[in-house]
Amino acid sequence: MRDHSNRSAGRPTLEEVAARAGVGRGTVSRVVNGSAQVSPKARKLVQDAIEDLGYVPNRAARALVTQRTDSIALVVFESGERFFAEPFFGRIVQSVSSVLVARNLQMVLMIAQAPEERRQLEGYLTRQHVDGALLLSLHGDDPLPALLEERGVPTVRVGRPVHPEPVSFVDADNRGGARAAVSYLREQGRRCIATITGPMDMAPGVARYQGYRDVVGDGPAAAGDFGEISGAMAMEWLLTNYPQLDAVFAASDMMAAGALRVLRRAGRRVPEDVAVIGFDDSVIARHTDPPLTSVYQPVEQMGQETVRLLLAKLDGEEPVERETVMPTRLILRGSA
Amino acid sequence: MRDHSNRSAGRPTLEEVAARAGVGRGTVSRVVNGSAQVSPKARKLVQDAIEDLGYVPNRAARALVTQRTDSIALVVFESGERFFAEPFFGRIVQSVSSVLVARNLQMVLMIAQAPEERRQLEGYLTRQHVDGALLLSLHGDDPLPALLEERGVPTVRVGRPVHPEPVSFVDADNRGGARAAVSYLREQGRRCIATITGPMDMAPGVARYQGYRDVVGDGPAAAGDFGEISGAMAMEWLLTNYPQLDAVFAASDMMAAGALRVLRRAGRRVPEDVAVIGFDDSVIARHTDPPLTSVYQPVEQMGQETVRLLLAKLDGEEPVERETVMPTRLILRGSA
DNA sequence: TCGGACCGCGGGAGCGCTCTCGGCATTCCG
DNA sequence: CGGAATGCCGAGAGCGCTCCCGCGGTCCGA
Repeated sequence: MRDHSNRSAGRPTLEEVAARAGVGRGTVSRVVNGSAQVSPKARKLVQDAIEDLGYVPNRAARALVTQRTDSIALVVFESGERFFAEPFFGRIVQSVSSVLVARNLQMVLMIAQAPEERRQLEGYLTRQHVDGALLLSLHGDDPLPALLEERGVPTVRVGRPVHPEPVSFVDADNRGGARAAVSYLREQGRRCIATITGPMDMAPGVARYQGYRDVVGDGPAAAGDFGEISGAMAMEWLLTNYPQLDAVFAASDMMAAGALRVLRRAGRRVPEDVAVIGFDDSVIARHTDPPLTSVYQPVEQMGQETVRLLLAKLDGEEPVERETVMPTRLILRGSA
Repeated sequence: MRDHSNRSAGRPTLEEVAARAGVGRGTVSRVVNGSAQVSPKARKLVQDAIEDLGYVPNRAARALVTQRTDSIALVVFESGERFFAEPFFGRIVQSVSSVLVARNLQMVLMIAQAPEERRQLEGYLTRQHVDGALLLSLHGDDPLPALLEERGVPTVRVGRPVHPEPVSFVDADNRGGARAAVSYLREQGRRCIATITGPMDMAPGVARYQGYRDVVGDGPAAAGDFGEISGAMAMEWLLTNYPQLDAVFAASDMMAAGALRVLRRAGRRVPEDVAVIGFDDSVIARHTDPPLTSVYQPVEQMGQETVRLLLAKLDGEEPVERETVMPTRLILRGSA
């Protein structure tokens, strides 16, 4: 970008590059797009001209003719509050970003909280605007994935749908992770293991609850919403109704943290009197007192895998829907 | 979007809408863009046709002629680790997003960590691709803001530059916040107040340190990098060299959390023996033991204000550079 | 009654690119 | 040595939109 010896003040066009290199537009286009049908001599000429002029292809013009936008939407259906609080999202965003950057695709982040935003988003998610969409943190039986698929917008979601759906997804083994956590409690000799569940309109909530049930079958359960307050309230309820409990499996670290607070206030020692295990292995797990034993999920790998699935769809045009479930791992700390 | 009675399988074009409404292309364009120069009758006709056909304007075609992309880059210069850990980013992203959505602009999130990503990003940030850029968490004297400004890409940064620069920015009153925290410690009768600083190549690190100096002048200081580990290490060093200290001001909550751990291990009671104050008022501040007194900054307002500044630049074409500093507030909890 | 201002509108031009097709060299084979 | 195959290239067409020019009609003041 040094020699701006062209009439227009703006950036140079392909045509100008061609003129400078003494070749036709087609040849420049071929070079830019890495076609093999160019002689070494012409290629060199063009590359020099591009270098001299500081040419950058115009995305809009390209998109107009190729019908591809080279951008991918990452859609998060989440209230502001949770989006702040959960490192999970940050990590997903980060890992998705790194893969997309490597492929020269731009990541358009869309956060849908309010209903109007949701509506606007639906109008936006078109092949006109994005080549594909990554859906994060869907609630209940959201019709959006189906709608997008119908519109021909390739879609992959993070997290298993509550009810089976013909859309690819990547998920952590929530059920297995919960099972491992609760089994561990049992192996430690805990007799009365309770659970604090997540919201039942979200797949992780359901799956973690099922994992718990796989092991205990009939233990006491209280419902939460993944948030801290709800964890505290659930814990209070559990203590009142099942004072004999000696272990708690919470479906999120936030709820576990809330439970920890209540337990301490009630004079129960953790882990001596009551063992506690959370889920997510988030930062706060390392900052509670005692540090929280928690179920780790490979968030970064999940993010990367999700993008890979989507890109495969875009490239291959293969309408194969796939399900990928990644293993979880119990991280032992002081609370259990 | 029901009647697809046109030849092409794809989405309807402006031309098709015009044909259906029995008007010219120009009129449809005027309606779509909200021009006043349209008779109510024609407008109705066009609106109905748009409705029937499910017409959505083609962004690429529009961009090609208007030379605007209707998208804004949000650039985060941060290693993966910090991006995960700090809710700050999530909150900024969220608040920025909400403003942009309302204006029908798309937010392109770019995370630059690795040097190659950084290089690629520089190539990307052109008027060809984005209308403007929001810069987050810049380190040292990054030349990027100046480069962008020179290229004609309107830019606003979050966080004051280390050295004065002719680029608009929005920042929290880091210095004032630090001053308030340290003054509070002094008012509580603390005699020997130490500080754990952030990295000195980042403006918040410097400003919070200055705020501390404004009050104490000659107190003991140890350097950290905003991360927890560094906080713990700094605390160890301080305890060794200044065992008489009875208060610590840490420039981030993470570092304060690390310090808390070390203090407990050293047998110091908080806040009885040593008072601790952090900065950011992040989630973890509520989960340490004891809960952390911390300096709150209005992150959401900062995000919104930043976008507003940028949009003003875009609209007004006024090359006015502005500095906005938002107030901070001390949130009292158990640790001080 | 007539000229001009003004409003609403249609349609040509052109944004910068890719795709495709045909043409010219060059090479290779029979 | 002729014709076909091959490699490389130039340029026309067209993607869907906005911008702008100019036309016809209406309304008003002279």
